[in-house]
Amino acid sequence: MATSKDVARLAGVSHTTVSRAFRKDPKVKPETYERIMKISEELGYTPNQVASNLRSQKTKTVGLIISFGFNPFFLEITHTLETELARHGYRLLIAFDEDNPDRQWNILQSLASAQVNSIVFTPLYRDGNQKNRLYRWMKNSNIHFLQLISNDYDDFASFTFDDNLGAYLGARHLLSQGHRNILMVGGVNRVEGYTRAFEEIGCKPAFPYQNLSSESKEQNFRKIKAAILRQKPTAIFAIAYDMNYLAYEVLTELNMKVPEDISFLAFDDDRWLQLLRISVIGHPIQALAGSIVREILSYETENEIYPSSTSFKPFLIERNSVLSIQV
Amino acid sequence: MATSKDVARLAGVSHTTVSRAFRKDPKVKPETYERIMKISEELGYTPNQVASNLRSQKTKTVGLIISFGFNPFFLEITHTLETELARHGYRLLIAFDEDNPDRQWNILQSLASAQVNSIVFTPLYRDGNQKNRLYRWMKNSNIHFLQLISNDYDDFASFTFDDNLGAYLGARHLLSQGHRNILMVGGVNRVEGYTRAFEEIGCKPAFPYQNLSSESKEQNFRKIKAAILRQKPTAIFAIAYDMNYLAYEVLTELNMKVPEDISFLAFDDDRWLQLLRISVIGHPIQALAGSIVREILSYETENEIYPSSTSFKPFLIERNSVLSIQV
DNA sequence: CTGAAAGCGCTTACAG
DNA sequence: CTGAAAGCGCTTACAG
Repeated sequence: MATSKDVARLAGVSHTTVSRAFRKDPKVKPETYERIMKISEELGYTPNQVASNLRSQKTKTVGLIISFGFNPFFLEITHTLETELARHGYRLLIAFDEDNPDRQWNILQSLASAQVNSIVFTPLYRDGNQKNRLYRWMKNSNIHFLQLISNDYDDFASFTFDDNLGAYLGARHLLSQGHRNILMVGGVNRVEGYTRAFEEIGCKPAFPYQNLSSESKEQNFRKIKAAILRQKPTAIFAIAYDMNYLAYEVLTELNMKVPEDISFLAFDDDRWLQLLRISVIGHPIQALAGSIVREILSYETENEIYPSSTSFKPFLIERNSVLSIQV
Repeated sequence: MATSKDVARLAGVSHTTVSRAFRKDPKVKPETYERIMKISEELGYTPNQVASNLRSQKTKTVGLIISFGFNPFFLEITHTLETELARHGYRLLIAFDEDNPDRQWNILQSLASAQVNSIVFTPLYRDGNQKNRLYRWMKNSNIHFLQLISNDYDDFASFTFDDNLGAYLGARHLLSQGHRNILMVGGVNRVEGYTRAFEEIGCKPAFPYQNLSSESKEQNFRKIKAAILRQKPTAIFAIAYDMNYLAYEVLTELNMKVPEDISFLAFDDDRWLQLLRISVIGHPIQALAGSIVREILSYETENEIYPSSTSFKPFLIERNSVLSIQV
């Protein structure tokens, strides 16, 4: 591959000037600039970013760690992030940790040794020790960390959705349509908003919510099925992306039609939910991604960080899966 | 950040030895190795990969360019690719070109200047000139190129699915269930396989297929709708991922139930198709990704390339969306 | 507006 | 088993 010295020799300048030209240094005389560009074109010369990164001590690269690879939400985040970042000359390194703290730890080391500027990720740990170790490591590093869908650490920027608001909006919608016997599936940390909607109209959730976070898919399937048969709810509210599938699968097995036999409200929109006319609590994913990009870019210029936590508000998308019933 | 010299000083060795230790050079005495590792741990030292990359002239990084960002197929490819690559110490740079040749060209330059070892992508161009320019550029570069879902260039490895076989398998299935009046949507380059299935049983496709490649979503929607009303097919065969949505959307609008009112066979499996019990022509995505990884890794050792084209065979997944009807 | 020198943090022969 | 020297291809002061 051609180097800046090759270009310099043919252009009759020093490689310093070639370097300046490619960084669009205004001090380079226009005709010199043109000559350098022409020769570079002919030689197929492109500046070696690796060398540039080493010398300038910045890589213009951000690392993104994806914990839940099968959630289309992350595809959208990745897509938006990369597109926006690319417009500013940044690259995106991507890695999947399979929701495994050890794997995430390895990835973090790897990204650090790659000298990335920023890392966007959802911190994972098994216990307080691991949480502290991660904290000390982040503090000790000079990387800019951004928490995605998590705000475990106060000292680092965080970007989340207000899930309790989502649960509240969903419950309020179902209640307003006359539903009282609602089965909420998933969402341990979203109970507060859910309960609040009931309290507002002076009642209590008819049934305890289903805590389905830590179990296997099969167990969850059986629990949901049993709950439907036992409680005979008039509506199901899935409050997590995976729960959409699971709840829908149970309904299919029980041969229950939405919304004729039961109403259904989902969480996190996608194209099939749209086609199936299923109402959903949606999230402003683009806005969140945009906010992350701005934080990354502003860190570049400011360099002093005042960690902020940004929470985006979900919204209700009404379609045809929730029936209005007699109270 | 600590450097190898810091570690060397505290360990009482040269930075050369530190470098050797981290590359697990067996020549380093075990006790020296342990001392170096212990001190590195304390200092939080990790070798600077940027410097290492510059000196060793290899980056252990592969670039993946995604053209159709909204197709979940690419999420799966990305996921598998990254996971396998990471096990061998490789990193993944990802970029989206939005199916735009100019954007792809810029991304290629950017990946080249980042000195990636390999680039996995679907070559894009508007005309023969652009195709030739891309060819010359690839030939002139020392990057290892791998064509994804495309075999436009004979000189570079290609990884594709046998789409004509997919079309054949789908058509044969529908024919075997007694369907003759089939509406095929999408898939210009898949007509051969489709037609072959008809010829095998001595008939011709009842209606010309719908060529829907280049038009807008709205136009396609109208065309499919009109075709259904006009031809009154007993089955729809979507032969492209996007066409699944579009066809399903039309059926919803026409209030036609699958499979009672019309049979439906889709292309490219996903979780919702599974839940909706829709039969589909599936693709061995994992196998393709695995094959790409092996090609990348073997290039590392061999360095001489004999470009190969690998074609994976689709398969039929029977579910409940195709009705058996009287002939 | 341009150039010579130093150096980013490693790895690679070479020597012992 | 270990070290001193050179160099990967740039950018960054410094000098003019």
